[in-house]
Amino acid sequence: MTSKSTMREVAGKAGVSIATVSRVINSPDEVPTETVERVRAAMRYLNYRPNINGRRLKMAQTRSVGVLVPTMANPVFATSVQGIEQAAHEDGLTVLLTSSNYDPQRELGAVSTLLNNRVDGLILTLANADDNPVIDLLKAENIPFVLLFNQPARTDVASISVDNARSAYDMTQAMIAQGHTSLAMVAGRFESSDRSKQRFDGFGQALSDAGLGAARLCQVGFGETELFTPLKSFLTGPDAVTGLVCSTDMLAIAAISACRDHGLSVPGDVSVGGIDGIAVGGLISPKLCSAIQPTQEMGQQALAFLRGLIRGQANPQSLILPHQLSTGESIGPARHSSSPRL
Amino acid sequence: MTSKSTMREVAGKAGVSIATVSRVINSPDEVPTETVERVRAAMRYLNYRPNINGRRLKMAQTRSVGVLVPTMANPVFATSVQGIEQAAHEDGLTVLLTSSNYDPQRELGAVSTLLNNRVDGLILTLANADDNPVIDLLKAENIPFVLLFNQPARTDVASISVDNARSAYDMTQAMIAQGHTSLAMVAGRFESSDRSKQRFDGFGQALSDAGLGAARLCQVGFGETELFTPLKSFLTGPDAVTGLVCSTDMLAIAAISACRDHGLSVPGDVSVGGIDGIAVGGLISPKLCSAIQPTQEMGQQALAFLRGLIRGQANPQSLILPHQLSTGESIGPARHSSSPRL
DNA sequence: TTGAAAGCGATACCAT
DNA sequence: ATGGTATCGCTTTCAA
Repeated sequence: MTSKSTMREVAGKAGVSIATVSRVINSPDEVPTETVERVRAAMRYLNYRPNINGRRLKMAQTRSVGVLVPTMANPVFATSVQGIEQAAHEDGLTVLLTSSNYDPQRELGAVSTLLNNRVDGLILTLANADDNPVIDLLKAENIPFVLLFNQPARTDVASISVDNARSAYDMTQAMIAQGHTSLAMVAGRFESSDRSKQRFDGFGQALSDAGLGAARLCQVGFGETELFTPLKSFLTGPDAVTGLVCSTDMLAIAAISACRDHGLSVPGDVSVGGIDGIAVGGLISPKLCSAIQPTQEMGQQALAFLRGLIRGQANPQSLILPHQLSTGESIGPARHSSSPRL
Repeated sequence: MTSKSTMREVAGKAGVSIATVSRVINSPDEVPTETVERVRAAMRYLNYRPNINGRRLKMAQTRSVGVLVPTMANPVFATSVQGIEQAAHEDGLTVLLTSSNYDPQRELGAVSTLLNNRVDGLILTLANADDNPVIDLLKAENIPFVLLFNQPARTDVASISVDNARSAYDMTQAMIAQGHTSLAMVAGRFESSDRSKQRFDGFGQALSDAGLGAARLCQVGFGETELFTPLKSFLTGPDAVTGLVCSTDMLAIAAISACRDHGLSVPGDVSVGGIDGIAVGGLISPKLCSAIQPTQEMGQQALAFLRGLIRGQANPQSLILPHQLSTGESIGPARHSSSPRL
C-alpha cells in the first residue's frame, strides 16, 4: 500500500512550510518561481496527491454537485447526465450521482446522503415536483438546486424543462393533422412521473380542441416493457386506434413492439409518436412523429444555471426550452391490415 | 443560510460529550437507550447532519467509488452505471461519476481527480485497456479497480466483460448460417475502443472459418451518426453486402438509418446485427440479430467484485460473462430491391 | 516572501 | 458509561 504523502512531507522535502506548499497549489503567482519549482519537484518526487477531503472540510464550498435522476437506464436521463458531467468537468466540479428508481422514499434518502456530502448544489429529476418533501427540505436548508425535466407549479424553484403539456399537444395535433381520428395515449403512472400527467393533459386538450372526444389512456407501470396485453383493447377490436401518442420514448419503443406482436406494421397500420425524441425521433427512426427535447443541452444548462444559483448571481426561475417537433413522412391515417402478419 | 450544526452543538444540547454523540452515530448499542434518545432528540432539534467530509478525513476508507465511462450518451454504458449505482446504493456507497468522451487524456485526468477524492476503488471502461497509463497509475498506487467491458491482455487486472471476439464470431456465424455470403463490419476506431478491434477479429475469424474471404471494414469515428456516405460503397454497386455486422448498437442504429436512406429495407434487403443488444436486440426490435450483453448486471457485478478487492477478499481476475445470441426470424439472405423506395 | 498556528468536523484512544 | 484530547490534511489569517 503506497501510503499517500501529505503536504507536510512535501514541505519537508522542499524545505518550506506547509503554508507555502498550499500557496503553490492555490495561488502560485504569490510565490517566487524558484520556490514554486522546488515545491513542485518535491511533489513529483513524493508522488503527492492533494487530499480533497481535507480541503472540503476547511472550505465553505466543496466544489461538488449532487445529481439525482430516476434511472440511468432511461436514455433521456442518461443523456442529460452526460450533459451535466460534461459541463461539470469544464468547471472542475465533481459529480455525485444517485438514482431513485422513481421511488419518492429513495429520493429523500438520496438527497439526504448528498447533503451529508455537503454538495454545493443539486440537480434533480423528481417523480413528482409538486408537494414534494425533498423540495421542502432543500428550501429549508437553503441549498441551491435546479429541477430538470420537472415543471413544478410553484414559481420559487429553479427548473429546466420543455413544456410537457405543449409538446404533447403539438404532437397530438400533428398526428390529427395527418388524418388520425382515433388516438390513445400510453403513459406511465402519474404518481411516478408528473411529466406523464402534464403530457396527458396536453393530449386531452388537443383532442378536445379538435372535437375528437374523450382522451383514452393506457397507463403502465414503470419498467413494464411488455405492452401486448395492456394495449390489446387499444389495438384490436371495434375500438382500435389508428395512432398511439406515447409519453416517453421507452414507452414508444415498447408500444411499437406490441403493435408488431399484434400483427400491425408501424408506421402504416398504426402511427406511434414518442415524446423525448431521443430514441424514437433521434436514433431509431426520424420517420415517426416525436417531440424532441434537447436532453444533453438541458443537462449542461442545468449545471450552468446551478452555478449561477450557487454564486448567488441568479434567482430561481423556470426555464422552458422549445421542443422540436419531428413529423416524418411515415405518419399517416389508419390502414389496418385485415390479417396479422409477422 | 442555515449554517449546519456540528457534533459539538449536538453534544452541548444533549449535555454529553462529542465522543458520546459519535458513539450514538456509529455504535448506538454501546450507549444506554436513554442517552441515545436524548442525543437523537438533540440531533432532530438542531437538524443535525453529519459532515461526511470530516469522517472521510479521519478514516482510512471514504466509502465512495469512482466510475469512469466513455460517455453516458451510449445506453450501454449508462445502463451499466445504473447497475453500479443500484449496487452502490445497497451498500451505502457514494458514486463519483466521470466520463472521458473516449479521450485517453481525459481518462487520465478523470482518474487523477477521482484519486484526489480518495475513492476506495474504481470501475472503469477505458478506450484501450492495453498499455494504458491509467492502469499503470492505478497499479502503482495500489488502488483497487475493475475494468468494465474491457478485455485486457494482461491477467493481473480485474475485469468484467463478455467475450468480444466470441460474440462477434457467433453473431457473424449466425448471419452466415442464414445465408449471407457477403458481409461487412461497421466499427468504431480501434484507438477509441479496444472492443471494436476484438470484435473485428472475431468477425474476421468467422468469415475465414466459413471460407468467405477477407473481412471488409467500415470504420467510423465516434459520434458519427451519418453513415450514408461511409456505407455507400458497401450498400450499393457491385460489391454491395447482404448484411452488416455492427460493433455496437449505436452503430447498428445509424447503419439501419443509412440503409433506409439508400432505399434498402431492413431487415429484408439487408440484415443488420449489433453487438450490445440493448437497443437493437432489446428495445427496438428483437427481430434483428444481436449479441446481448447483460449490461446492468455487469455493472452490479463490477461493484460486487470491487468490494471484494477493496476488502482484500478477492484477487484480480477476468470474469467473462456469457453473451446471449438473439437471432430473430427476420434475418435472411440478400434480397436487394431493384428500385429504392421510401 | 514565508511561517506558525488555529481551526474545519469528525473518530478513537485512553482515562475515569 | 462517558469525557478529554490528539489527529486526519488542508486553508488562511497574522506576524515576522
